[in-house]
Amino acid sequence: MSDRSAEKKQHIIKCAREVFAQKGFLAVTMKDIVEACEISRGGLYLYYDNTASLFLDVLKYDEEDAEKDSEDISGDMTSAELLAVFFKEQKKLILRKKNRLWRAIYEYCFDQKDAPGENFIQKQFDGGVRIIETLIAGGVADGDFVCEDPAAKARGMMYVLEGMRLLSTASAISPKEVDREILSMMQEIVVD
Amino acid sequence: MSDRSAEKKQHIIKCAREVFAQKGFLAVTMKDIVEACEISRGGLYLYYDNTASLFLDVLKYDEEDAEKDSEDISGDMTSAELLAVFFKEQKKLILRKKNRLWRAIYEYCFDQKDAPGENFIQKQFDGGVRIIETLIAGGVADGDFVCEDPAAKARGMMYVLEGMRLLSTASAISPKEVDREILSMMQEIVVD
Amino acid sequence: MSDRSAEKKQHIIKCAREVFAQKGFLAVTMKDIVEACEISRGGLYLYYDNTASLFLDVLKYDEEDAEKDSEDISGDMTSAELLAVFFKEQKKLILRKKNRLWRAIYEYCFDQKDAPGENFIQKQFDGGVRIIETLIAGGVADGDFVCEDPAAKARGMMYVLEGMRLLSTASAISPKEVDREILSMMQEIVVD
Amino acid sequence: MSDRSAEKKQHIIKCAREVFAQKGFLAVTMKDIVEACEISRGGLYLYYDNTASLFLDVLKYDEEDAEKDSEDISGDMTSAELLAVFFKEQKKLILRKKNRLWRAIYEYCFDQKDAPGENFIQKQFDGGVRIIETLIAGGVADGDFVCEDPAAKARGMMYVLEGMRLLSTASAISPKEVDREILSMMQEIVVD
DNA sequence: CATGAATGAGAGTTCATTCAT
DNA sequence: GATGAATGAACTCTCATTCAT
Repeated sequence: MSDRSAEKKQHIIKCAREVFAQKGFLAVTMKDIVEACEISRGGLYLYYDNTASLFLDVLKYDEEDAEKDSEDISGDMTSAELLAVFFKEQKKLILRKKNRLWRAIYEYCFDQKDAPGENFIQKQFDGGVRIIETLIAGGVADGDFVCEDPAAKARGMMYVLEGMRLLSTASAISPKEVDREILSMMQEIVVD
Repeated sequence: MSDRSAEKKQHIIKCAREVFAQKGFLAVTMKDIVEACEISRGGLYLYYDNTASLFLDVLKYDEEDAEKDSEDISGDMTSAELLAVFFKEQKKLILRKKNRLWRAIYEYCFDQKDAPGENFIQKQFDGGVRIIETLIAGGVADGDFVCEDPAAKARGMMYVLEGMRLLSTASAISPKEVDREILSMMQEIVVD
Repeated sequence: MSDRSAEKKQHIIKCAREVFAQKGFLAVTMKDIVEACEISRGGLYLYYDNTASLFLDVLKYDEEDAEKDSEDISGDMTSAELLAVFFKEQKKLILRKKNRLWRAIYEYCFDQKDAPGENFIQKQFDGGVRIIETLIAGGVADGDFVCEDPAAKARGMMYVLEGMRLLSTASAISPKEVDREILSMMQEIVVD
Repeated sequence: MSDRSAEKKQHIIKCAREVFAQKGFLAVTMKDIVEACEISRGGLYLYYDNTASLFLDVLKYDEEDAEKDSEDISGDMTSAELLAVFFKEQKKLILRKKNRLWRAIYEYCFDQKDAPGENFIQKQFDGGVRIIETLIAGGVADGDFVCEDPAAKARGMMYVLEGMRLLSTASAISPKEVDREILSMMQEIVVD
């Protein structure tokens, strides 16, 4: 792919992201994308055959962004501190109103459920579990946390986060509510 | 509405339910319903103007069914036993593969988010919280449970259940996994 | 036809008149009529098979009404006075905004142009010509009017009236404008 | 708009004109147009959203045509001669059987009566009045005509023409009849 | 007679997708 | 590569008309 091509793709992805954030996945048509990108109808088809393949690229581009954001996390924090940071980040994602893709992601996954081990939500969930598990284990080693089964605990926590994310997407949830749940989860493992 | 009319409505609701269970909410067209019910194109419009109003009736009919099912719960069980029954029921709902409406419900709520305090998912969530809270409080009174803040606990549990429901809808979840989470939630409140 | 039947027909005609006055002829559906009459769908078909046959009856009923109205004209007026009354009546019909059927009549006649010598507009026109012609002739005999060819004059006057009626139906016309034309027509024949 | 596009539009307008001439305005469907143009269903919507906007273009195209036709009028004729030519032209328009748009124009204007000062019939009428008025005034100056109030006379004449046009559209009118009226109008102003 | 549920034809409209330029 | 006109399939919705009750 030439540079020009890659640039154009970036442009499409960026505009399409807005559309998906606004309308979810299922209701978005190729026409919507074309209009948002201000490119030609045929032009879009040179890069993407359907909304699904485009949406996958939107997700990829979003992940890259997220990684860049989280790079500044590193440093010399303790596991306990890192877990707090992780929760704070999740809280932000859960409460974000504008430009969030959750609705689209849900709709996409419902639609592509049969896909081969490539389920985005599952991956996201597993990734979260792994991070939390590692941090809890680290905290236990540091003497900050007490937890018999970090893996099980991590799963439970991720379910809570997913539940809140869903409620936020389908209805609404207050920052206070999220804080309460996070606090409650922390208290369950932290050494008094 | 005459008996005849009500019967027909029941028929439409029943057939439509299948369609929604299979295709979700957004992808379902009036044509799909017409074909599933084997009625005429115009005939459906006699009863429902759009998929949304029909879907609302499907949900209502589903709730009535659920109430009938849960009537046989009553009896002389303790709160602790009742909570176990509640979780078992939830497990069944979470794991059900066929004929479940979750996907459709999610898609419907995403689409109608602005609706006036009539959010189905929120109502479902609040209802669950109320039940759990009551049962925990009862269990505490019976000396079966220990819990400082039953309301907060109930919310946390419902988030876990919602999280599992979502994972099950968008990806998959094993009975063992559900059992583990339920067991873990019970252990947190049960007196050793 | 039984009395009851005739009564019902009257009811349908009366309601249908409103509909035609408001929507013209072509845009009116059998459904519109049914709703306006608050009778059953099938019920209407017992009396009228289509909007055209119903409209014909509306016109007939309207004519009967008009005749009743004009009965009180009689008396001991001169032809010149009667012509003035006729013009005044026409003026009222031309300027009437509510409940007038002109639009519907035009649309109906356009649609049924091929009909066999039953053209409503033509009949109306011819009727008007006959009246004016008679009155002019009478006026000439009385020495009030001067006119070489009353028939030709009458036709010319009816064209003016038709032209004003059309303008009023398709656009708008002011009472002053109508007065001016009527005055001008009178002056052409009146003895100075 | 590209040349190609303009050409296609011309083609649509031309075919649509036939349809409107034949069926009037209200009874014409987008489907009728599609079939007459032999283009695709969606293709028509690329150019026109509804029959009304298309009809407006048909009228515009017709006016342009009319202007071309009347260009050869110019020259060194007297006002009196020009008025005769104008009446002859009107006679032709009134008597034309095929491809005339009057019915469609009437139906369109009835339907769009509320439109903002853009009434086609009114404009047509006012235009005619202006022409006649100018020509009468010119004729008076030349000593060919006698007329105290050319403006009033012009209005009266246009009403006669409109009346004849309506009769011709809704019923029928003979060339002799039109000639008689025109002659009669001329005699009223011509110097003996 | 009267009802109104039911049917099915047909109009309107939108889009995914193709293809000549 | 890029464009955007063109196509045709699919869906929504409305009504005239029928018919069992």
